[in-house]
Amino acid sequence: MSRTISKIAKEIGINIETVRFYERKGLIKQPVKPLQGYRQYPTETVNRIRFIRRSQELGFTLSEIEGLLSLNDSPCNQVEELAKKKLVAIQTKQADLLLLEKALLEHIGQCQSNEDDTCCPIIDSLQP
Amino acid sequence: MSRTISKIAKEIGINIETVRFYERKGLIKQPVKPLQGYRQYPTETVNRIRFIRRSQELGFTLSEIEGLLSLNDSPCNQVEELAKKKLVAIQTKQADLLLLEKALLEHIGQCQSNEDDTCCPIIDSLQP
DNA sequence: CTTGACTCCGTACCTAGGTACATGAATTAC
DNA sequence: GTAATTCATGTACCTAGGTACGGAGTCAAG
Repeated sequence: MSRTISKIAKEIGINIETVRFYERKGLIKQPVKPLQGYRQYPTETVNRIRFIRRSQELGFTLSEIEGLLSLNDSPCNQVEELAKKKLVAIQTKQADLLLLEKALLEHIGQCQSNEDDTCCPIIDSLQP
Repeated sequence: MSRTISKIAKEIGINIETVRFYERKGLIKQPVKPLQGYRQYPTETVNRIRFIRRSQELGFTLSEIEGLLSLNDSPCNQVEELAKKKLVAIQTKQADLLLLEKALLEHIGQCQSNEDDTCCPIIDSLQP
């Protein structure tokens, strides 16, 4: 017996119930299981779940991630438009993170050279 | 009368209740209000809320944002360590977004040149 | 000085994303 | 072959982040 639900949950570092939850949501498909037996997970599913988790950390919701996953699942010609939209969203996030990084770096720089109470305005970094 | 709660909510494009919610959470401070009167919001609060919203889009939770805001509020010398931690988190996100961007670009490129059903493996882009 | 719109506050309710059982069946360990 | 694990399924519950609502107070226009 190999690759049961608890094995992959441990491997990925998430709860068993979360795997089942993703299955219910349709983010991963229920793996073939020998009639009346336990689920057997292919490596593909493990990678898919890892992708879901990292995407979440990047600020995507599960339904947005569903969109990203569909890019992977469907033939190219059906999803070019969606891919372009996602690209724009991702580039916007990158730009904002860059601004925030810059503000933090300035902050740290000033911290090291100043003895007084002045501060860099982090908030201003993301103003429109 | 100017800058009441509904004015700034509309200005920012969020619900009045959300402003009050942030106040309860301590993310913004209750503005001085003439005893028995309505809240009057300074521009500072508006900027602060805008920062909160954009940070959320970047994938930070409210309590992480609280941390970022404290960088802005406290004197430098108290928060250098925190700033460095945030910096690392932000740089990790940037790197991941870059990988995702690259995968999307490849995907789009392949879409335009291929007639068949082949796909770029988006999922692989974020694998460890 | 009344009427209508806005605000205050407290509390209840809602959605997303999980997490935790309880029950019964399948598997593995001995 | 029987005990101890692990799994399947369904349902209940939980936290974060809001959103809605009811009743009372406030403001400002006519």
